[in-house]
Amino acid sequence: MDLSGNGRRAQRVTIRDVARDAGVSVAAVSKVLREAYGVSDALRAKVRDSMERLGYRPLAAARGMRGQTYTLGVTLSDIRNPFFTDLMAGINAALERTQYQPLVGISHSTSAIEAGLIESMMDRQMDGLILVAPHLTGAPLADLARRIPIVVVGQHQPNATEFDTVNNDDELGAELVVRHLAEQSFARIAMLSLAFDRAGSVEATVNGRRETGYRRAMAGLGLKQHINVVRAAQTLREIQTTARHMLEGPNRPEALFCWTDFVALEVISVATELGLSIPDDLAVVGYDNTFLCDLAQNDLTSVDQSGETLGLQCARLLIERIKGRGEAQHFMVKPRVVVRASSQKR
Amino acid sequence: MDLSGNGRRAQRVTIRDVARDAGVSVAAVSKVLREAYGVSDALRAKVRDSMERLGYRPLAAARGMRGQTYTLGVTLSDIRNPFFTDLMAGINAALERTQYQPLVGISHSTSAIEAGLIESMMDRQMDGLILVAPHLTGAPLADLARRIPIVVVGQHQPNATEFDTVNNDDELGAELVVRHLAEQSFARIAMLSLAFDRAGSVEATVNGRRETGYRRAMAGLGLKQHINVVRAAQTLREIQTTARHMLEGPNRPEALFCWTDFVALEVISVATELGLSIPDDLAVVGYDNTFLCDLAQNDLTSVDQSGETLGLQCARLLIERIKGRGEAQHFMVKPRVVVRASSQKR
DNA sequence: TTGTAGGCGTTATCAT
DNA sequence: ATGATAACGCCTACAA
Repeated sequence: MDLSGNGRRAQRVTIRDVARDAGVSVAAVSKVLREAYGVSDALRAKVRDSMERLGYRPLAAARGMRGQTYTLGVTLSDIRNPFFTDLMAGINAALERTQYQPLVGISHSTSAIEAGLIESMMDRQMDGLILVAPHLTGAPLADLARRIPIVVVGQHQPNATEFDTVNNDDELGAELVVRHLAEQSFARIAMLSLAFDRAGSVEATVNGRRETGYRRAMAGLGLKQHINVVRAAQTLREIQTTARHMLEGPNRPEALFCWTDFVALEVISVATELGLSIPDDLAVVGYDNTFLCDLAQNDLTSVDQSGETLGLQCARLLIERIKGRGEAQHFMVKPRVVVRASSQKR
Repeated sequence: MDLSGNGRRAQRVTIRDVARDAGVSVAAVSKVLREAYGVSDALRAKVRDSMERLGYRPLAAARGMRGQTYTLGVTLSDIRNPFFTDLMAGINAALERTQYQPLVGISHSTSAIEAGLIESMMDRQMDGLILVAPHLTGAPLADLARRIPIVVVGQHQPNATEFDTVNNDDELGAELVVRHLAEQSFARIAMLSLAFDRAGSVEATVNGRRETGYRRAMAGLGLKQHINVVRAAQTLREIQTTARHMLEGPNRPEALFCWTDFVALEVISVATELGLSIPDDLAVVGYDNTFLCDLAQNDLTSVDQSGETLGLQCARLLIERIKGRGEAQHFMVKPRVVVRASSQKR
C-alpha cells in the first residue's frame, strides 16, 4: 500500500524503530530528541547510539502536529539588495549547529503577496518568523505576533511589546553621512529617498529614519536652507528619471545621499552618462555598504550596518522568543561610515 | 490543555469544522480540497462556501503526514549572484496561482551544508526540489532523485533519466561571445573561468561548458594559438589576484571573457585601478546579463540566458514530475549576446 | 526514571 | 456520489 502519493518515498525509520532497537519506550526516545527532562545518561546514550546506527531523522511534519517543526520562516521582499545576503549569512551562521532550519520566502514587493506568504508559513507550522522590512505594520503586525513568535528587522517599533526588532540606528547613520560630507566642505547636500508606498508612520520605516537623521544633521550644521529630500519609488525607471532630473536641474546638489546603495549605483550611472565626474561635480553616498561599493568603478562611500551581526541577532532573539520569552527586546547596532572615493574631495 | 507548545497558537479551523458547517463528511471536504474525483457540483459549491466563510486553511504539516505538503524546496548556493533573483522571479510567477509554495534554503558554498539542507527539506516532506547549480552530482544525485522529484538547473545532465534539467546552452553562449569579440577584431581573447572545486565532469558544469564553447569557437576562427583559460576560485580575493596577474602580465589579453558577470565586474574594477581603459586597452564580457550590466560605470556586454524563463520551466517541470511524469525532460534555452560598450571598439 | 495510550489534521481505502 | 474510519509519526498527560 502506497501512502506517499508518488510511490517512491523510501521507508522511514521512525521513533518506534529507534525505541525497539534501543530497547526503550517511544516516550524515552522523544525526550532524548527534544532534550527534555527525565532521562538518565545511560538511556540517552543508548538512544543516541540507535538513532545514529539506524540513521534516524525526525519527520518535521509529524513533529509539527504536536510540537515544534524546528523551521523558521524568513520573508524577503526585495531579494535584489545584496544587503540581504549578509543578513542571511548571519541567520544561517547562528543556526548552523542547532536543529532549526531557516527557510526563505520571497514576496516581491506587494503587500498582498507578503500576507499570503506569511499565512502560508503559518500553515506550515513554522515555529517563528523573521520579517525583513515587511509591509505589514501597526496593529495587524501586533496581532500576528500574538499568534506566532516574530522578529522584525528593518522596521523601527521601539515600543512594540509583542515582537522583537533588530535594526541599525538609521537616524545616526544618516547624521554621520551628513557630517562627513560637511567636513569635506560640501554644503548643498541633497537626499534621494524612497517613496512611501507602504502604510505606517515615517518614523517606523528605515528610509524615514534616515530622512529624519539627514534633516536633523543639516539643521544642526546650519545647512537648513539646503535641506532637499526627493523621493523615488523602488523601480529602476523611476530612480533613473528622478536622478536625471536632479542632476540636470538648475542647481544641482554638490552631494547626494542615497537611502540605499542600489540607488547610489544608479545615480553614479546617470552621472557617468551625463559626463559628470565623481566626486568633483557630484559626491555620492549610499547605505548598506554592500560588496559592490568596493568595486573601483563605484568606489562608493556607504554606511555599514553589519548585516551579518543583525542576522545573528535575529536568529538569537527569535529562538529566545520561541523558548518562551515574553518581554520584547529591541536590538540596535551602531552604524559607521566607510569612506571611499565617491565623497572625498581631492 | 495547551498542545501548541507556546500557548498562543490560535484555534484552527479544521476540515471537520468545515464538514460540520457544510453538512457533509470530512472525506467530501478532503476531496474538494484536492480536487479529486467523485464530488458533485452541488456538494463542491457547498463546501467551498463553508471554507470561505470559516476562513479555513489546510494545515500543511498534517497534509504532509498522508499526502502532499504543497511545498517546493529551492536550494541556492550563492545568493550573491543576481541571476538567481531572476530565476526566483520565474519560479514565483509560475506558482502564483497554485497551491504550491516555494521555499528557499541557502547552502553557502560547501557541499556538506548542501547535503544537510537537502536532507532537511526531505524531513519537511517537501513535494519536490529545485536544485540550483548543486554540488551534488552523478550517482548520488540520481539516487536522491529516486526518492523525491527533482529539477536541476545549472548542471548539464542530458542523459539523466531520474530527474529533469533546465539550462541555457552555455556552450553556444560562449561561442557567441567569442564570435562577437572576433568580429570586433580582437584576437588575443582569454577566458577567466571558475576553479572546479566540485566533483563531476567538466561537461556537466556550467563553466565547463562555457570553456568548451570558448575553445571550440577559438579553434574554429583560427585563433587556436590564443586559447588561454585561467581559473579562479569563487572568492573575491582570488578573483582579484588572478585578474591583476592577468592584466599586469607580459602579454595582456585584448579581450577577457569572464564566466559570470560578477567576475567581470571585478575585472573592470581591477582594470580601472590599473588605469586601463575599457574597451580600448581591454574588452570585457560577462555572462548572465544581470541588471548591473546596464549601469553606465559597468556597461558590460553579457550573455542573456533569460533567468525568468528558466525559473518558469523549473516550476512547470517539477509539478509535472510530482504529478507522476516518469520520463526525464531536459529544457535548454538559447542564449543571446547583449552588446554594450565594454566590448565595442570605437 | 520509564512506559502506555490517546490525539494532532489530513488522506485514502473501503463500504454504502 | 458520499461517508465512516484507519492510518501517518510524533508528543505528552498520566500511570507505574
